[in-house]
Amino acid sequence: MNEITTPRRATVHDVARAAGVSLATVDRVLNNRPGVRPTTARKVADAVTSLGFQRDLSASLLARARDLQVRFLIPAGSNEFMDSLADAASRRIESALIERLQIAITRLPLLDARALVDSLDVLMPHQCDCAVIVGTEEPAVLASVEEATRRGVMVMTLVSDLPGSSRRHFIGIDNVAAGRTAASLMGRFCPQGGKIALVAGSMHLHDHHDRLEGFRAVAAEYPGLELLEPLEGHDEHQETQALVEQLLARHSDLGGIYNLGAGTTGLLAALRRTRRTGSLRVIAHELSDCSRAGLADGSIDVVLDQNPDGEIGAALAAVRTLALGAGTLENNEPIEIRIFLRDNLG
Amino acid sequence: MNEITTPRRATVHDVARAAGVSLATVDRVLNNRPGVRPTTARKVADAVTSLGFQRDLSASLLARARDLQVRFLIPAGSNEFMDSLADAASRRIESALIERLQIAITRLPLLDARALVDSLDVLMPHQCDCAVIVGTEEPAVLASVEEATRRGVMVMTLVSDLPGSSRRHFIGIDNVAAGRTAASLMGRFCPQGGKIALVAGSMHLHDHHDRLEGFRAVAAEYPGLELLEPLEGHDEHQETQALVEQLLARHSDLGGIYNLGAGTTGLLAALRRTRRTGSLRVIAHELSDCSRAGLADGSIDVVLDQNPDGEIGAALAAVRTLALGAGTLENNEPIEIRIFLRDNLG
DNA sequence: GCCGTCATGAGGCACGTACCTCAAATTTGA
DNA sequence: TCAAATTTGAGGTACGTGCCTCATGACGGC
Repeated sequence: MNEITTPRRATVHDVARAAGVSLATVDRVLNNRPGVRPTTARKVADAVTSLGFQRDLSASLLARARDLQVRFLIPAGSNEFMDSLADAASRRIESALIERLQIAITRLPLLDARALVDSLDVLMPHQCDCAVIVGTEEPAVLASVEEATRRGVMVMTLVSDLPGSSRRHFIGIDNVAAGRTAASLMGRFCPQGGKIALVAGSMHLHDHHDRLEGFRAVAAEYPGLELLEPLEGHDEHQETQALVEQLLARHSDLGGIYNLGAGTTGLLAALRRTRRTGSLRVIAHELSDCSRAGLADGSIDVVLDQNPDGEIGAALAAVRTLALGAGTLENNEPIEIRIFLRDNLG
Repeated sequence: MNEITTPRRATVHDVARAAGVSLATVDRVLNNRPGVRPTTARKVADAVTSLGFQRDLSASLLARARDLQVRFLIPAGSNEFMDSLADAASRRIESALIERLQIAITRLPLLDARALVDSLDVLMPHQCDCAVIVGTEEPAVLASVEEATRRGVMVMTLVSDLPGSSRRHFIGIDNVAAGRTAASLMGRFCPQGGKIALVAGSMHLHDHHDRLEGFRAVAAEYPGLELLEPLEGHDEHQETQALVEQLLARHSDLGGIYNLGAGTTGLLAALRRTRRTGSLRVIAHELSDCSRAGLADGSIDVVLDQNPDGEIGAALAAVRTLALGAGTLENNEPIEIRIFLRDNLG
C-alpha cells in the first residue's frame, strides 16, 4: 500500500526571510523592477531555488486586478480548418474568463501578410499580453513579430511556425509524422500493393510539404505501392473535384487516395459520383462536417486531425504559464495527431 | 476583418446590489450556509443568473487558504496500465500544486474490494475533498462510496464506472467504440479476409467485455473475417504467452490478433519467437514500454491507448470545477481513444 | 562636509472571496 | 402581546501577490 503526498508551498515572505531581505526587494527581483544590486538579486534568486518557491498564480492574477489579454489572429477565407480554429477559440471565451484570460479573435484575409502585419503592429502591451498568430514565413511578418516582442507583446505561433523569430512558443503538430502515419496505414490497407494518388493544396505550403515528405518516406517501405505524382488543388473545392474526377477516370485500378490538403469537400463530391467501394482507400486531413460525413458514409476511411480545440487549449495554457512564470516552457511536447475512423467519432 | 471580444465579470458585490441584500446573505446562499429564507435565496439566485455571475476560482481558493485535496486510489500489481495511471498522477503533483490542488496517491492490492473500502472509509472531508477510485462493481464498494459522499467526500470513478452510485463523475473511454475501431482497422488490414484471434484478460471485466462487443459488431460488416473464440489470459504475461504460442501453432493461416486485455508483454514474447511478418496484423491496447517496442519493431501494428495522462488531467479539472462550482459538469465528453502506429509515436 | 544618486526597508492598499462575530430587524409561537 | 427563535446586515480579517509611497541608509564626487 504505497503512499505519495505533496509538499507545502513557500510564499514571498518565506523567500524574504530566507534571503535576509525585505518583501519589497523580493518583489523587485521577482518582477524585474530596477534598483536592485546584482549581489542582492542573487541572494533572492538562491532563496527562490532553495525553497522551490513558485509564484501563486491565483493570487498573482488577483492582485493584478486585470485579466490576461490574448488575441488570436487567424486567417479567414474558404479554409474550413481555419474556421474550426476560430470556432474553437470562441468556444473557450467563457471558460477562459473564469481563469482570468480574456480572448479576442481577429479574422484576417487569407494568406495576406500585409493584413497580418497591420493587425500585429497596433497591438500594445496595455491591451494585449499575447498575440497568437498563424503566419507565413515572410520578412515583413518576421519584422513585425520582432517589433511586437520589443514593445512587450508576447507572440506565439499556431499551426505554422516562424523558426528563428522571437516568438515565445509554437503550437502545432508534426506534419512529417502525420504523412508517415498516413502512409503506414495506406500500406497496411493495401497488402497487395496498388496505385496511390496524392492530392495537395500547394507545395508552397510548409505543412503540405512536410506531409508529402513523410508519406513518401514510409510508402517506400511498402514496395507494392506505386505513388502517382501529387496533384495541386490549391485547397479549392471545385478545382480539387475536377482533378479527382479526372484522376478516377484515368486510373480505374486506383488503390487509394491521400488528400493531404484542405480540399476535402471537392474530393468527396468527386468520390460520391464515381464511387468504387471496397477497393479504394481514402485518407484525408482535418475533421469537419464534410469529413465526418465522409467517414460516416464510408467514402473516407481515415481522417487525421490536428485537433483545433487541443491547439487552442495548449495556446491558452502556454500564455498563462509564460505571462507570469519564468522564461521557458518545459512541457514543450507538440500537439498530438488524432486519428479518426467511423467508429471512434464519438 | 471579423472581431470577437469578451465581456466583463460580475462580483459578489454586484450580486448583492442586484438582489437588494447584503454581502453576508449572498455568501450564505452561495456556500449553502443555513439561515436564509427561501424567498431571499431565490432573489439571490435570480441575481446570479441574470448577471451571469461566476465565482472567481482564484480568489475563492485564495480565500480558503487551503488547497483542494485529491486522493487517487489505484490498484497495484502486475498491471502496467495501472502503473502508468499512477505515474501520470504523480507526474502532475508539482504542476497541480501551482493550481492549489494537492494530490495524494494510494496504491491498493489488485482487485481487492476490501482494501479499497478500508481506504475509502478513513477519508474525512477535512483532509480529502475528493477521492478518485478505480473500483469494481461490488456491493461493499458501492456502500462505501455512498458513505463517503454522505460524509462530504466527493467520489469520482476512473477507468471503470460505478453507474447508479453517488459518484459525481466518471472519467474513462468508450470501450465499445475502442473495440469497434479495432475491428474497423482489422477489416481494412485484411481485405482478403482471414482468421482473427481475440485475446482478453477476463470476460468478467467490464471494459474487456465492452471491447469485445464492439469488435464483434463491426467485424460482422467484413464477411471475410472469421473470428476465433476469445482466449482469456487473465492479464498474466506467462499465461497469455502460452495461449498465444499454442494459438499460432494451431492456426498457421492466422490473419490477425486483437489483444483487448493487458497481457501485451506475454503476447509480444510469443510473437517474437514465432514471427510471421507481413501476414499477421496485431492490434493491442495501452501504450507502454512494451507496446512501444512492439510498434517500433513491427510486431504490433496499432496500439489503442486510453491516455492515462489525459485521464488524470480530466480528473483534476473535474475536481476543480465540481469542488467549487455548481452541481453538474457540462463538459462531460468522454476521454478520447488515442491511436498509435510506429509513425506517430513522437 | 554637503548634495545627489542609488539601494533597501517598512508599510499600506488593492484584488474577490471565505468565514467569523455581533447587533439589529423580522418572523414565529404561545 | 411578549419573548424566543430566526433571518439579515454590517463590518472585520485573512489568503498571497502586485504596486505604490515614503523614509532611511550607503555611496560617490565635488
